[in-house]
Amino acid sequence: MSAIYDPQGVEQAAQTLWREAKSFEVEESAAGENFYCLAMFPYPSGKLHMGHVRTYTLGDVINRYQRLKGFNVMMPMGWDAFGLPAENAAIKNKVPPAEWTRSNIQYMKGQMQRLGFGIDWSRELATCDPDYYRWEQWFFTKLFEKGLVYRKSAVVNWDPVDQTVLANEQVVDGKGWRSGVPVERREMDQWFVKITDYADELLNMLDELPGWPESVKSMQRNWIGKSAGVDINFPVIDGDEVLTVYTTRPDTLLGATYVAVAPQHPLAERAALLSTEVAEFIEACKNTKTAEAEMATMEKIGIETAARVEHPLTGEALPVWVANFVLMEYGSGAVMSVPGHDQRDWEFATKYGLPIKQVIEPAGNESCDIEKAAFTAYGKLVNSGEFDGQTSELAFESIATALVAKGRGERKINFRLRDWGVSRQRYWGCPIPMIHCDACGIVPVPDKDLPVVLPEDVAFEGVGSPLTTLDSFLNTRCPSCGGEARRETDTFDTFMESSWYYARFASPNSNKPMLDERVNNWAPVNHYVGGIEHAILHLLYARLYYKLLRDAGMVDSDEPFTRLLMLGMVLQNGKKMSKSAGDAGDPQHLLEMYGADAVRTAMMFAAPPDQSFEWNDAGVDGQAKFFRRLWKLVHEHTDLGPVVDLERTDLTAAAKDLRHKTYSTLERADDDFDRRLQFNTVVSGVHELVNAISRFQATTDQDHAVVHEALKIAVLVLSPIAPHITQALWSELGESTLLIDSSWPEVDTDALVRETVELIVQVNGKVRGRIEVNLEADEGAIRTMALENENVARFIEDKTVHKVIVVAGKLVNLVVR
RNA sequence: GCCCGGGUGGUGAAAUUGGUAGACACAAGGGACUUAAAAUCCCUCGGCUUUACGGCCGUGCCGGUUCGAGUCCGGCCCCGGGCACCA
Repeated sequence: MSAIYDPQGVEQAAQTLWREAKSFEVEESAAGENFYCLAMFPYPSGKLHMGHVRTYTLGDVINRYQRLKGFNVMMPMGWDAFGLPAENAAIKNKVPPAEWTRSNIQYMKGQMQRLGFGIDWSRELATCDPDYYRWEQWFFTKLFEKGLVYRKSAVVNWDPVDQTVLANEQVVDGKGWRSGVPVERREMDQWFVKITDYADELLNMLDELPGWPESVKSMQRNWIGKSAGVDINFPVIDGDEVLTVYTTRPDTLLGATYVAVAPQHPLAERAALLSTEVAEFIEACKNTKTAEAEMATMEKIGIETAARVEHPLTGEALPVWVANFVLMEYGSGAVMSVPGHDQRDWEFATKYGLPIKQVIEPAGNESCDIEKAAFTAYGKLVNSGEFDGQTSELAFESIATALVAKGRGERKINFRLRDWGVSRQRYWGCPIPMIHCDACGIVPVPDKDLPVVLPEDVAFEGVGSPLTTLDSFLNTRCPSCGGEARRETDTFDTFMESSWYYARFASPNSNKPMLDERVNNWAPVNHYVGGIEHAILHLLYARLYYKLLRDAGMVDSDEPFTRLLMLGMVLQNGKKMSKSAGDAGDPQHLLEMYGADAVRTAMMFAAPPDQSFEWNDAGVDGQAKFFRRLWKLVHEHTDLGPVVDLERTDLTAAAKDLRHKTYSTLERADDDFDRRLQFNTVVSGVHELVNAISRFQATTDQDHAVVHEALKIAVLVLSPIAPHITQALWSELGESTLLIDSSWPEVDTDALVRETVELIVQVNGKVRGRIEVNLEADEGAIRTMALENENVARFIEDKTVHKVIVVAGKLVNLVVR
């Protein structure tokens, strides 16, 4: 074989070997336990970017490592093919979304193949294929039958010029990104999935996911936001309705000085009929985005109405305000305001000159000045009549009890989690399989008529969805009465498709049912890899969907992803790469110049997986240099001819040192690959080992045998990260089977045994010297040696040693005064 | 604003359970080889200080716990991700 490293030739040769051996086309029941390794499938945005390279290289490293560990690993790939960027590209380039998407898939697939990922392409799917989405439609009709989906009104960002609903990212400074006119909040009837029915299970099962990062579980817990509180009724004075508010702080009830309702609340709408100012205020509130971040940071404004409600305990009349920060779709659309003990209410009351009443005082000696800020902590009740002197905790109970007794309230468990809105008023998505009939109402499309195919040969102009005007799609017959009817023109949120694709991979091409029994050979996914930006929404919806599949009898476990690796972002100018800004960082030129192994290794070496970092091309050159050195080193070794068997008892000290380095590298890499999931240190470990081999002066046959052993282990350890060059070197080292079909070597524990160990000697915690001690040396001997050290002696003369701390194998600390 | 992360040399980072801060690389500078360049190899590389041995300081900022803190605790600053229609 050539003495010059040629990445293009080496990589093509290795890929040919894998293709001919069908190395990655997994068999259902091959030898070894099944292991499902999955990296989040990409949106086909055009070209791969460095974020993709990172995600799929990490997935492939796990894939190849677990294969060496003896598992029958499946790593499939597919395309999250519906979505907004295809519509934007269609407007910009006059290319139909379907055509644009399919050509992107083809290009990106070629790039993935060039990168040498060990993917089972026989299971490939694209979510825009009717064979895929028909089952999503079918399942939705089943959920409809079970009462798990329903319609309700929800607000959207409406662009009055483009006559289109805008995504939050399409609203810039309150204006439509293309039209430039202010967007309006508009209510529309939409489809929802009842994720709240599963809120408790989604919360509780997080405790049974030890393979998930704590940070992600914590984010999901906070998102679900289970809280215990009280629904309190405030009867409207001179009216027959009752305003119900939810609070987690009933202990502050006596401090409520007003109530606030959402601008869309019926009470607000009624007030608008009586006052033009209220009507104008409500109109003005329509000009805010629907995003929560917007709601939280915008200026809090409100207007008083003529309505009054009765305080449920004191009977006092409280004013009703309309406020822009109260959400109609969250809770009952009304809140009680306690300015003394809630900072937002305090600011609002201060702004409008509303009374601020202190009803909680600090229980300890904290300071509290209600004039300057709200006191939001728990404490002791004051100005609360019969409840005075109780702690907040006790008052929570006693006030709740009093309200329940008077029929003025109910204890309630509340969730922050809202039902999942799955309707999108867009063209490039999966059609929602429902039919609107004037006579029968809403009727699901029957099984025999599925799939409802999305017409692909349409003109897409960016004003409204073509589905709403395309007669051939729109007009149909009612499955129930046979009369004229219209199809639903909304399509699904693309999180629908990504909520079950992992299950479909395990049951490819199943025609009936949606998933067959093969799914349980693989699901749940053993190791799921993806970006931290998916920590809440995608993972929560996928968890929900898996439970829905379970309850429909299709999968036999509770959670879809056993172990989760959340990757930090690959940043571009300090920010996440975005589809809308045009993904940058195409690896193509690097692949052509340095090859896949150098790109993969540089990416793994750059940072540990969970860390975000800014990609820099410069590292690739360094890895290419390292591969040239390794290539030369192996060939210089093999040029010396066959090696003899290793005689472990007959080695020089230097040879023993090299064997120690070899096996400590192996042991550490094993831990890094499996438990720690930190691959940058695997690369640096191999660098160190290769440096040690280079420095080693091999003279005897035994020395050559030790080098051979070290090179083989270096090649094996590096192989999940740089699979092509290691395959070539593996065969150069005389191995006839494919490296990918080999197995992870055992650690020779004898090689790790050391007779002496270096300890550092500290005086008052500062390093002052080093001593070489026998492994069996006792504390007394170590102490004597430490005190005898020349530099150490300088720091302890004319002082008394008060204490000696010996940490085995590490250090001695002499505490002197 | 709220929730979750992060901040260590010129740069990417390492330090796994509280025990040698800066491994391994990149960049830079110096040298060898060469007619020259590329490639390759060798040396230096946190700051200050010392003829040298060595010493002092140093992990975003302030304070605490400890024999010992990059690591633990309290408070702050800055950066990133998410916030329900980007995926």
